Amino acid sequence: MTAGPGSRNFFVGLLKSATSLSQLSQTHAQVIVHGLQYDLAIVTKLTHKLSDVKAIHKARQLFLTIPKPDLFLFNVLVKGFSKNESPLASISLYAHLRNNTSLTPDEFTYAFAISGAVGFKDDKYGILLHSHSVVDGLASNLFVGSALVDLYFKFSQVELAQKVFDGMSERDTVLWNTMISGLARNCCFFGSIRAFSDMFARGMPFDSRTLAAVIPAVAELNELQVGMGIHCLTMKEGMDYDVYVLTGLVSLYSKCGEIDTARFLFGKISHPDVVCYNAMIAGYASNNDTESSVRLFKEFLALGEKVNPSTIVGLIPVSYPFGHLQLTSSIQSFCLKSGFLSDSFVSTALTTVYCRLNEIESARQLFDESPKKSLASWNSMISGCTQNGLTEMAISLFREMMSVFSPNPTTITSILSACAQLGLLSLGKWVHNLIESKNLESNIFVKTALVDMYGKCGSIVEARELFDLMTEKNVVTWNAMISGYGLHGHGNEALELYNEMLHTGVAPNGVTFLSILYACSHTGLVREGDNIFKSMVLDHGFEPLAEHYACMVDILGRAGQLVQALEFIRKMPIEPGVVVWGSLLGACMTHKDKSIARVASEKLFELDPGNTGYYVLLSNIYSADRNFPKAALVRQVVKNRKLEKTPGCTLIEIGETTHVFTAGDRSHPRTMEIYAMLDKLTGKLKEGGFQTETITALHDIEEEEKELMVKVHSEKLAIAFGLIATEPGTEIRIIKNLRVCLDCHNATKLISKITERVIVVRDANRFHHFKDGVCSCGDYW
DNA sequence: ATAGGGTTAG
Repeated sequence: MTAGPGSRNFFVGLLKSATSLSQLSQTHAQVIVHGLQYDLAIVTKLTHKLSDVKAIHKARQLFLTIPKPDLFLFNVLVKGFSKNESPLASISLYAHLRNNTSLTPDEFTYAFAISGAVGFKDDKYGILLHSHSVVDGLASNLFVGSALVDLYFKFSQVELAQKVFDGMSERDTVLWNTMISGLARNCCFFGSIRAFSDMFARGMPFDSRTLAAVIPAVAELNELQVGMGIHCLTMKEGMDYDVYVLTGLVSLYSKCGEIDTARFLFGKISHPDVVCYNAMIAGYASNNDTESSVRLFKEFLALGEKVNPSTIVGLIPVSYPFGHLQLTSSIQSFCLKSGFLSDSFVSTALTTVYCRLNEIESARQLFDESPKKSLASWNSMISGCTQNGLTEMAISLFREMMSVFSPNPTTITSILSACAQLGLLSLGKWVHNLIESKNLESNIFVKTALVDMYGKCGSIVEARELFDLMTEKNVVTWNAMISGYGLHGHGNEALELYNEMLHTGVAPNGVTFLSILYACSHTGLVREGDNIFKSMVLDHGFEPLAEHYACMVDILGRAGQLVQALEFIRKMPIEPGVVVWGSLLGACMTHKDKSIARVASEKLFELDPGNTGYYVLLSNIYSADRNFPKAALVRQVVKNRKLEKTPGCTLIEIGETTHVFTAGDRSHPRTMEIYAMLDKLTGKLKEGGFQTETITALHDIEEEEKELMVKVHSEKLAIAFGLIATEPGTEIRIIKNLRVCLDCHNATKLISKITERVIVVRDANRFHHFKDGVCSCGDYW
């Protein structure tokens, strides 16, 4: 047949060039006029084009008019449903084809259906299609394999994706590209780069898509050198004018802080589109150049171009929120007016900034009012709570979320952080099971968070086991393990690990030094701490922050070298702030040094008049020195200024249930038994010659204060409850929100001996393992 | 069947 007017080829040609629904409808009308409405070539082309212009319902209606569609037409509609986010329609059509026709699905059917299955909430349909494709002998086809690899990556099933990839007998550029971008999108940044160099080493031809896929991984790792290598490669291959590659490079250089190079490359793009602008706007914002970011945004608007949600997201000062409350609310009003606020990416970014600005109420309002809550929206609200210490709210949001979404690695990481903060080992273990059942163990964030959680919940051995099993570790992973050892007072293990870390070539950061100094402090390793501090400056060129100085003061102070500590502070090149003086005051309490305490506390009252902790510490110092009038005076100051001290409370988990006790608490259902146990213990303690410090410290203190001190401290109640609620001989673990007091510390030592129990206490500062009358902290805390 | 920018996490 020729292409003359009214012929099949004529209509097919007409359809090919059509770009709008109205053109397609007109042509369709003419097709009917010419009696060609059942011509499969024409119908297939029309179906294809209808789904291209998103008129998927029309495509479906057309399909239904065809009495005997062939496999090609089925495939076109399966693809149409998949591309138009109708996964259910796509898989139903596939099932219909498979079960109710004489046709057999081919590699295209599977490839299209699998790519549609990505749109489901979970991966069960994808797995079903995978197994069917295995049965039909098509799973090792390149098209099907690529679609499967992509599918598993979209569901964070990195290992399954890898398995499919490894099992392929043949690999082409597309399959490699899918692998490289999938790894990058699943935070396997090293893996992504490794796959790229593997591909390169095997002589597999790569294209600009390959580079565009690997660049984000390089950017995420801040691997400037690797990035520059890839940049050279793009020039060598003549791909340095590819807009995708250039955009990726703009983002890469921005993320590595090379904003000038980013700007230069942006200038090289002949016709930058909105995505390029977005990368540059976000680049400025993430380099703390809010002004340029806003300027470029306005420039882009002035061009009459339409911004998209990503433009706004890049503009929102997520990385440098401080001092930009005004800008943030301006952006919010702009979004409200232009309708961007309903975009979940935008509202998520705004929620995050408000959380980082400690404007939790604004964040919560935004979150509650956002019409389409994505998993990321929930994650940003949950992590915002976690980071602001609102851990209970975080956990209740998490429970609420679970009925709508299945948690992803980000959610898991946030919630593990909440568990770590609260010491909720049982919830932490539950999350660990969840991770295993969901196969999310390959994520480095998740594993690091697990190590951190076990360390902070007292299971240091468990933490180490997980740590050792990790094949990929970054600086945060090492930091988590080192600080875990620090919390438990295992300074030597921390030092060993630190050296091992240096050996493996991972560069330490500020947190590493903080963790290792902290570990030295809690183990009384003065000389080692001093060496680390010096090496930090001399070998690693690291500029110590106030926190690092505070740690050194802590080290000297805990070791009783208070004069040296004061001397050290006087020599500091930066202004010693609250943390530094606070450390000194804490040390003065331990060593009962009034005169230096007075120096430190005067500084603190001046710097941070609203904080009660220092008043309490100072008053305790006076009390310990039997200077009750002075102690009362300090407490009076607290009262006059209407400063409230944080009430102490202690938490204990029995099985899955958490019990919280406050001082003198009588609200627990087993109160009678608890107090009876306490009486029994007190009797035995007295027999052992133990004297309560509080009783002797009751002169000259107001009635109200006296009462407070007479009240049984919450940790004793929790321990007594632990003794009656658990099997003899088992370990008791409790968590206190404040630092454990001297009296409770002494009592716990003896209780551990009398009852032959190991008692693990996590206080605000560290872990204490009581066993046989001795505490692991060596009375250093 | 694959690609660039933007949200969430340790």
